[in-house]
Amino acid sequence: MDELTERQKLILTLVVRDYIETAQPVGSRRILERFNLDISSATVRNEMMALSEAGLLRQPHSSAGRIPTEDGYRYFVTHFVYQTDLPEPTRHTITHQFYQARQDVEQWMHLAVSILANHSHAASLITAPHAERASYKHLELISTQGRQVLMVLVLVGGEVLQQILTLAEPASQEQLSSAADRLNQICIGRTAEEILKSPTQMNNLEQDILTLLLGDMTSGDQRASGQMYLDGLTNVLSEPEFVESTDARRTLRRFEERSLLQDLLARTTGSGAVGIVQVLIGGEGEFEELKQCSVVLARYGIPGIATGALGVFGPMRMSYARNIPTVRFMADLLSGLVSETMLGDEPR
Amino acid sequence: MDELTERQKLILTLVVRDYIETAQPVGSRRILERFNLDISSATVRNEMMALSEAGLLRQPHSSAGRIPTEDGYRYFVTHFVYQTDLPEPTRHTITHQFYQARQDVEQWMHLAVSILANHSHAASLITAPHAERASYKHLELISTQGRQVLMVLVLVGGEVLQQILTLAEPASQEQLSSAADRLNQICIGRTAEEILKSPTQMNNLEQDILTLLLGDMTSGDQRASGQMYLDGLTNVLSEPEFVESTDARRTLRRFEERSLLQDLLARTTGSGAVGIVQVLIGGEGEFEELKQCSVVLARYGIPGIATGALGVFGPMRMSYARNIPTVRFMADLLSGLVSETMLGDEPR
DNA sequence: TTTAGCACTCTCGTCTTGAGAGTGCTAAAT
DNA sequence: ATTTAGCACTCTCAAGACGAGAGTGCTAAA
Repeated sequence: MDELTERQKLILTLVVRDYIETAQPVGSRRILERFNLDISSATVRNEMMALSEAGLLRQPHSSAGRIPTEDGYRYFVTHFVYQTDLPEPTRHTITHQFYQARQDVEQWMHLAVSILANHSHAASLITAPHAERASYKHLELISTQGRQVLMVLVLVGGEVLQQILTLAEPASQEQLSSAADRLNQICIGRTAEEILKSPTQMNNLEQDILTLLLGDMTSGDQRASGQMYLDGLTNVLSEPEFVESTDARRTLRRFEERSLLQDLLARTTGSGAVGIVQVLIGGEGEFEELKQCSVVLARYGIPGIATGALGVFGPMRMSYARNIPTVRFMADLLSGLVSETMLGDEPR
Repeated sequence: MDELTERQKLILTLVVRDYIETAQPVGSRRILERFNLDISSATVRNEMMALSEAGLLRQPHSSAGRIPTEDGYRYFVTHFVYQTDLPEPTRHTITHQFYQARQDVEQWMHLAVSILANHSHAASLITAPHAERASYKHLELISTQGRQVLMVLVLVGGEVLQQILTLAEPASQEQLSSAADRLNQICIGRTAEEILKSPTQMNNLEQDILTLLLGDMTSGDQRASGQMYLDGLTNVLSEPEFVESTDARRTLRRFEERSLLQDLLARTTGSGAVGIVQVLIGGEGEFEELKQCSVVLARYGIPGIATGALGVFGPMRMSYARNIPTVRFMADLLSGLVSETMLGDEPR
């Protein structure tokens, strides 16, 4: 695969870069003009032909300029842009924006997803950090006078779970409060497994609530995503490959429904590695809906403690050179945030 | 204004109905065919001319069919569809969908906004119910070992506020816990004003936290919206008036940013009336961005206790006959939800 | 190995043209 | 006094014609 000459590599990158910017097929002449090379257009044409035969470029029709194939993008990404870093001014801008408002995780996520959308000019998505083995901190039970009870469970590290539950038989606020007190004494500081291992005498009400509570504490691992935040759908919408295309719009719909995201983010869970940026070009055969699209994904957080995922979605013709470092940088930023709030590290 | 003959009213409704369905200018002949009236096309033309002079219809160009003007839509809405109710099967479907999963407010909102989007074929938005004068229930302070502290405040009624705060000087978890205990004793069951009126002796730490806490309890009234939920952007995207139009896309962007929503929902706060459906056609002069669009809005909840807002956004050519009753019905449904959880009423 | 030259192909914008839909008006019919 | 038939007129829209332009592949010379 790596039998490309230096000049072929150069021309490949130039074609990819130009096409990413203009969305127009790139001709041999155009390249000379834009990057004023001192070779002739015929030479470029010959090299282009070689690259076409290697499957890295193709022509929309027989006498048009070249556009990259999926493999072309892949080559470009792995050989040229993957290791690049974000320029310092950009890092500074993002950091500045990011540390503007810090109130709660919710708002932080909103901010992060919006920053990511703006810098990538694509649709961005983030899942809230999810504690992997969280331990119990405090329980609050709030009666609503019927059999409906609001349960608020606070975990160490600050995650808050809420659930409305219906009791088998009505209970007064006093009963609920004493049950909560009891459970708070028994469970405090323990993980779900630890609580399970040390059986304790308790009444029906307490037992019922404990069951639900433990369910909540562990079920988070199943869905593998706290909350899903989504922004910048309209960015990708203004890309030429998305106007006027019906199936592109269907893809967008699947995105908005979050069902595609689930599958996508599941991929990042598998590898488990935090801070590694994955690039999915054209769905890679796995995702029919993403044929024309690309996704840049990463996991953030502290493995084994609390992690989340983030990513960027756009046309295959997205700016990898900008988006890969951006995703990486945001992942680092969010990892820092997690370690501050979970471990109490000082901000840098 | 009401000097329209019965036949003119009929023809107006038929034009509006047909245009809403087809997005094509409606000709005199087309109306005869579709609704087989037993009058001639010339008669229809005469009536159409009268309606054009009354400012209810207009022609895109001199020899085309008619389309409704903003006033035309307004007449149609106020005279014909405003009082209609949702057909029973639809109500049943929605109710069924709505009561499928009930876990916490968060999920309920997600479900509601998605149902609304699907039934309206438009973009839908809902704000979480916000307690208007909430009283204190429980405070939890979680140290992260630095000067950063996570504050979790639970209000009566079940609203949960989270905030990360930075202390002037470091405090241990023990200090934080005792501060929280103290504040819990002092504040429990009281509203922000009541707490303010009864000054109590307390140390610096407690005083600082109390200030922040009271700020949180009252600031909710300012922004007038708990959380904002948005869905169905892609619905309005597939409408013909939105493909290929740049300023339509800009409007959509403003929508995604939630800034337009703020202004829009502020309108519903003013009137305060719960369950009244408001229809905003073409921005009504107030909203430049909504020139081609319409919005159907309502407030839900229990006035003086807890309320939220919901609405639907789409092209001016949206199906009012479906969306107005749908918004009304969803408002009722959500009001019921609020009264269940806040007042403890049994579900219907 | 590179480059100049050339014939060839394909797209795209512009222009023309004709069909079709719809109107407004006038005069006849009810 | 309405309603309707008839008609001339206007405007859009789809289809075809056509030339400019961009880009290619190939061959032969440098």
